[in-house]
Amino acid sequence: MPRKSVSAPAGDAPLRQGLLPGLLGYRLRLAQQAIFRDFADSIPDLSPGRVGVLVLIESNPGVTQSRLARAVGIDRSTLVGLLHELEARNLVQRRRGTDRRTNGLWLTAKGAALLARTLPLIARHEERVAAGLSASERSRLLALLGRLLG
Amino acid sequence: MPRKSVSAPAGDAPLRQGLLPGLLGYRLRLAQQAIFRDFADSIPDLSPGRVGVLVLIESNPGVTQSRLARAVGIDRSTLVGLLHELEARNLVQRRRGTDRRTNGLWLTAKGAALLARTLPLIARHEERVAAGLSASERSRLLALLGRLLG
DNA sequence: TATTGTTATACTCTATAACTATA
DNA sequence: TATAGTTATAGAGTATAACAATA
Repeated sequence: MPRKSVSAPAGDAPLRQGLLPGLLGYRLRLAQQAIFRDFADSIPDLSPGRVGVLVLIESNPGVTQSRLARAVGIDRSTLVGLLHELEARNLVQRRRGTDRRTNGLWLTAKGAALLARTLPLIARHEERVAAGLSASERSRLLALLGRLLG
Repeated sequence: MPRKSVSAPAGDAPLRQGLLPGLLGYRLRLAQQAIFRDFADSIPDLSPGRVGVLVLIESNPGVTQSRLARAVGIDRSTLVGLLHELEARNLVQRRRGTDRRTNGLWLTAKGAALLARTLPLIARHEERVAAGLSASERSRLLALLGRLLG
């Protein structure tokens, strides 16, 4: 009878995880990696961050860059390059605001169309992500996530 | 009485979030950003990814690089640079395996000591992250996260 | 032939500091 | 003085492709 190994399990056994499975940050990171991969594999042309920006512009036409940056949790300088790209792809338009330091942001017709085409793909992606959960488990997870680090 | 605006809310109102709050990936990303910031602010010298690597080596002494890379969900080429750094800091040691293509990985005394010193900081970080949740809500969240994307 | 570790390279996402134009 | 947008720059973290050593 083989004695119990003190070091690494054999090549096909899973690794011992130590305390990692009990850490929220670790579980969150693994889940997010898997979700991002599924997103990238199933949604062409737009990253998760870009979808967030387009959705917020659609829901808040004329929003300024600084407010949008705060809403998505990135620095305003980081948003500049992202908007350059979205404007170069003719998905978003910047218009000088009445406070002439600001730019208001609007979706172009092409941007709105791309977003509309993408939403069903996101819905299917979301179904795959939550495939193992019941509807009530899924809402419970959403609610719990919203209460982290108050 | 002010009529309801059709475009962006005023400068201090929160943005309308559209469908974003209902997307698991979006909520996960926001939660993880906040958690990473708290981690970086409260745990010196080690990033979340490095802690994961050190914990897995501690729990699986002699593990090979390829198996460790699979366990933490990164490419084995990505792990090489991380291990170069940890070895240069004298936290980890590589030893040629009996299968001479492989390196077995061990914590050095210094690596084990750093990890031991860091664990209480991680525990306090974890308490802050879950401060808004009861113990049973926290375990429920961990369990639900483990069931995403099969 | 297949696998392990490695290198070279590049890409994405992010922030900080300093600039300009406006307020 | 303060804020909005911008630029230059840098730093994480990551992957792909190709290679030598070994199985």
